Amino acid sequence: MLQIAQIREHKEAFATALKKRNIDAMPLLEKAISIDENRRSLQTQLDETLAQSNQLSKQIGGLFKSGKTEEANQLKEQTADLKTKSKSLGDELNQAVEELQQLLYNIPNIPQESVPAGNSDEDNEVVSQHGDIPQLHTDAQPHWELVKKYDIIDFELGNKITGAGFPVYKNKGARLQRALINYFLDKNTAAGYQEMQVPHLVNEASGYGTGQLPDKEGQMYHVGNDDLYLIPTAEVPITNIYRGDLLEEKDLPIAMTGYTPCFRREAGSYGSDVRGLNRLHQFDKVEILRIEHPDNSDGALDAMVVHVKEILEELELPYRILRLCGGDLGFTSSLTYDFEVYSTAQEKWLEVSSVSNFKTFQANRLKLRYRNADKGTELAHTLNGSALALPRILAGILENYQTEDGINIPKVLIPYCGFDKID
RNA sequence: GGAGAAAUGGCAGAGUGGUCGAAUGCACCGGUCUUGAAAACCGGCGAGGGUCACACCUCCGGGGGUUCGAAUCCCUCUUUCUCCGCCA
Repeated sequence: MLQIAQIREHKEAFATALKKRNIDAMPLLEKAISIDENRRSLQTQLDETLAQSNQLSKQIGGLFKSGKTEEANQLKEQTADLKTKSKSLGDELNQAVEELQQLLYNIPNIPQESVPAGNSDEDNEVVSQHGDIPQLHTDAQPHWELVKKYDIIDFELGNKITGAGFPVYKNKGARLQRALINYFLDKNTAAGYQEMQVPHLVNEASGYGTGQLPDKEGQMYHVGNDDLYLIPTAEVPITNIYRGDLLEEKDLPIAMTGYTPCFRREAGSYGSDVRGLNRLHQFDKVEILRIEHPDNSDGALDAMVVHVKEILEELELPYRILRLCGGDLGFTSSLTYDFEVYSTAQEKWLEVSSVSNFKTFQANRLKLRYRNADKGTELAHTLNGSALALPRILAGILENYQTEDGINIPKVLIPYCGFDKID
């Protein structure tokens, strides 16, 4: 959520920046400013009314104490007007606050300077590409065939137990998955990220904190009886650890990592994109998160990109890095780098990580602040990224490492797996 | 799931209708003293709104109510603790 004080000050600049998202935000921004002006005027009026009330109450108290009941009762009559007045001002104020809140909830984050213009994923900027795309043997297969052949992932079984998009990992497939999780967590903790195990269900306040609510309810599974949501990413519970906190400057940065399953309804998805492991309702992911001093968040984002690169290098997978264009940038992000692994048998790039700097956008919703050197409070910056998402990495490994007589295991994973080949 | 108790500032802990945004202690920050440190003493020390800055307003788990006036009384929700039951 953008800060209204900032909107007031940088209206033009914000509108210009938001054009990159292909939205004409000026009317929204101006509306926000006018609601806020009204809000402040109401606040002032209410304050004055309350001040009068308080004054009177004190007098009445004094009179009662000194036994002047008559006079006190007289004054009491005067309070009735003030009461109705403050009641109606209060209602109006709440309405204005609520209206402003709703409006602000619906304005996305300001893209950074470096975010390219564009409408869709086709306009994302390829920053760099790494690794060689392997030459596969002639009857190489996509991963959904391979997993059947080697009996390591069973989609049919998932259909039976739950429904489409909930695969069952079996045998060496399950073991490989577990190996990847451990490997990722080890890499992340070695880089200074504190490991966290967090709930997989979150309440509404947490959903608002990171920006999944109010608008993206449709993406999350909702448990009606208890009014909880299954997490679509570990970002939600882990970031919300610090919701409402006032940190000391010396506590920053805070770096955390966590493994969780992720649940996404993916309403409206269809076609070849959802084939096999490409898009699931439940998948595993290891996430890295940082809470940063505003001065350092840009550097922190770069460091996270380097960290994810290192993992992909060690896995020896061909990958590329994209800078998301304005049209493809997530609602809450100011700058996002996507990592894609080349899926050789499908001949397409699969997104395996998304690393973002949210600046103060989440922190403002979360009321996540730190005390700066001047003893003032300021919003912190939040960042997060996948390191990494499991299914598409798995797909990438299966497809890129396949040979005529089995699937090799990347060297770095062999100690975690306890085998070097799936055959 | 049943019965009871509780929720106050970073922590501990007073406060049961009226100058209480809140005693006191600890922690923390600044100063005096000291070669330096400790101790001692002095001062400061929650957040949000609002203002050029004051004034002023709001907040004692969340929400609602009673009252001229609520941290204090009532309702409700949430959470924690104790006991019982159940249980990985």
